[in-house]
Amino acid sequence: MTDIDQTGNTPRSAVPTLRAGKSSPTIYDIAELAGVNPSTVSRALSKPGRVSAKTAQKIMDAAEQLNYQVNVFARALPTGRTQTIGLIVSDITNPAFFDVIRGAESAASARDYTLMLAESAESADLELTAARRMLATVDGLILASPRLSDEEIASLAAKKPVVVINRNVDGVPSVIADADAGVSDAVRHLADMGHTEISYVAGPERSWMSARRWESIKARCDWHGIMAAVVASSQPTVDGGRRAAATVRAGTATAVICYNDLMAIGLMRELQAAGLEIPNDLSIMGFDNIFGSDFTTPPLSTIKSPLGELGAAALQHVLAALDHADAAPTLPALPTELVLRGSTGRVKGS
Amino acid sequence: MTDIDQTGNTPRSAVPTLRAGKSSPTIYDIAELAGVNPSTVSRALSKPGRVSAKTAQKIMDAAEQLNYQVNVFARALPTGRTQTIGLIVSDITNPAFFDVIRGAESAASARDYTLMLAESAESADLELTAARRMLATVDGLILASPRLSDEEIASLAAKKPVVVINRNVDGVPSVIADADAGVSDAVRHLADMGHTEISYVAGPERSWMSARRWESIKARCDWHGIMAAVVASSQPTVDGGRRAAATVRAGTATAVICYNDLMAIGLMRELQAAGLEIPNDLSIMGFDNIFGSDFTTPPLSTIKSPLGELGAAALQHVLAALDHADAAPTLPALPTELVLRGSTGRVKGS
DNA sequence: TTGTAGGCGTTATCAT
DNA sequence: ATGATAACGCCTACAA
Repeated sequence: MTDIDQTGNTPRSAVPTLRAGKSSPTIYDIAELAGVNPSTVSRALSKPGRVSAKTAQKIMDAAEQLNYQVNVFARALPTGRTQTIGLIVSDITNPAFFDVIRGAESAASARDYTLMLAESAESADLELTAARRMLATVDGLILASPRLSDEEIASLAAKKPVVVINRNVDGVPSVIADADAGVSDAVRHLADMGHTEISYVAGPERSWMSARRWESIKARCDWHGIMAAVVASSQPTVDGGRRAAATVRAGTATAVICYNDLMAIGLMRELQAAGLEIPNDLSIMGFDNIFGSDFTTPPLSTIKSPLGELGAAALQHVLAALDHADAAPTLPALPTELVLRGSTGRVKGS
Repeated sequence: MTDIDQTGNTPRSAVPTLRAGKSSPTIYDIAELAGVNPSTVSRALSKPGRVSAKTAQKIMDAAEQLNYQVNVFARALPTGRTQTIGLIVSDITNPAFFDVIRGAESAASARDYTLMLAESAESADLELTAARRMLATVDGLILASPRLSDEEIASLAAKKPVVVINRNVDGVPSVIADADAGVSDAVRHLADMGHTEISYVAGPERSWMSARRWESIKARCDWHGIMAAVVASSQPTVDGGRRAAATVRAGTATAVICYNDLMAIGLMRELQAAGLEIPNDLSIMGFDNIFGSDFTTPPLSTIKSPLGELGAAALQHVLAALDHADAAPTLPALPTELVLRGSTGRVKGS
């Protein structure tokens, strides 16, 4: 009935008895070597404590000896579990995701999970494809700044635990960076420097976070009696920032906050190329504090996001949802923080 | 004999008959709906052409209707294949890997494979762990600038197709960036600018590529009658570059080439902070042409690596090895290319 | 071309 | 505490 070959009596190498032809040892091999039933081996390996200490030891030894490794597919078949969490970022080229990835990855490793990464290159279609494909092999999914629609996200979340980073989707748990904290300091700083009119270079239209940041800025500016306007943009990239330069120059604002550092850098460089002096002619500020944001001249002032923490928190939440179906509903918003460098300064002639 | 429940007569929803309790449709459901045998469904789905066009159509329709999705675990169990390729990078924080990742990912997508990404944070131990874990679930593996020993890599390669990027390991296929092409132009440029003594800030000791780059530089310098020396370093990071500043200042070289852009940037910034003028007091050049290397002031001159192509080529080679066991042995070396920007210039007083 | 039957390695449900 | 046995969903000789 079992599928163990009857060749066991003539081991030919130093390796303990192994079924003919097969390469990897299975729990059957262990069972044979330890003189117990395969199901006992399974128990010993997966649920410690459900087997007597003595036989457990025998089994462990045998496993060790055979250099046994579980077959994750065979395990996944009955259980559906793979010890793997997926993470989809909208643009792997954006350094902001570095720390998110790192945070998630180390949180995963700490719990013996593997992180599976995919990117969607800022395309909602690709993102959906990647998400679907991942959902099939993964225990849970993290969507970082997704470009998907709320409905699409909800439908994914209906199948397996999903948590969203930096976006709010009804019924789906999310971890978000609290813009208010940093924005508050940022706008106060700008006010102190004499600015009375600022503009916000927005991110992608579908970006929840961009809207959120604008709200926060607008509210703060109102409070300080500063005029604030938003200028639309194309892509949340260096190039997108460059392209916003013309519009920004056309306006009368003396300070501009960009949706993210990438755009801020692009904007700054384009403006400088056109002869403007930063921050003398214009103050520029970004969001995130990405790698390279201090490479520029002047170095970029920015509102720093707790990227690594976001990634780690997201992963932990997925794991929590996996453990207790009753997921802790509310996640704490992680605070942003103003990082003052050289790209913001006193308004000209004040 | 089949495990189809006998409840099929009372479908209760709009969804076509589905076995009670079960969530995902299987080939059995499709078989029932299409009025054929499950094995026929399996064939129709996995090997087109082995089934009559008519029944194939019926099966496809049924699959569509049921919104069928293969269970990758069930498929992987008999076949061992997962349609997944692993990629391990030594440091996800290094923008040089961006394009490698992108290149590999798009090459994978093009062939309907999924890319699984892991990083080792510059640790050989973590890298080995990640590699082992991945090898269990992946059809093939790509190691980008691995920190592993040759033996470790060879042992991994013994189990599944492995290709290495930017490193040469005996018996393991690799794709490498040909330093010579760019170095040749770079050294000539430096010679033209009057430099007669340059130094090379090396990368990690275990780095094959660092040694390779140094060889290439040394050879080229000899040719031009330029003195060349290597200065050891700690980490191939911005910080590592910073720490090399003292040694560099102590020397007499008028130009320095760093193992990579990260180090070049760190070195440059540290030197500038100490009052040096780049390139007037010292010319600096990096390798790779990473994101942000043009953000600095002056923008960094560098020897650009074909990162995306490396990633894509590596992936294609893994796939090729999977297809025909007789892997094409020799991979073309992809050429590097000099990118001249502002950090290199005429030697002082010449 | 299509159906039959057994196996892939584990877990889970029974008994014992 | 341990053993027997049936899933899990798919693939693949082999037979028809």
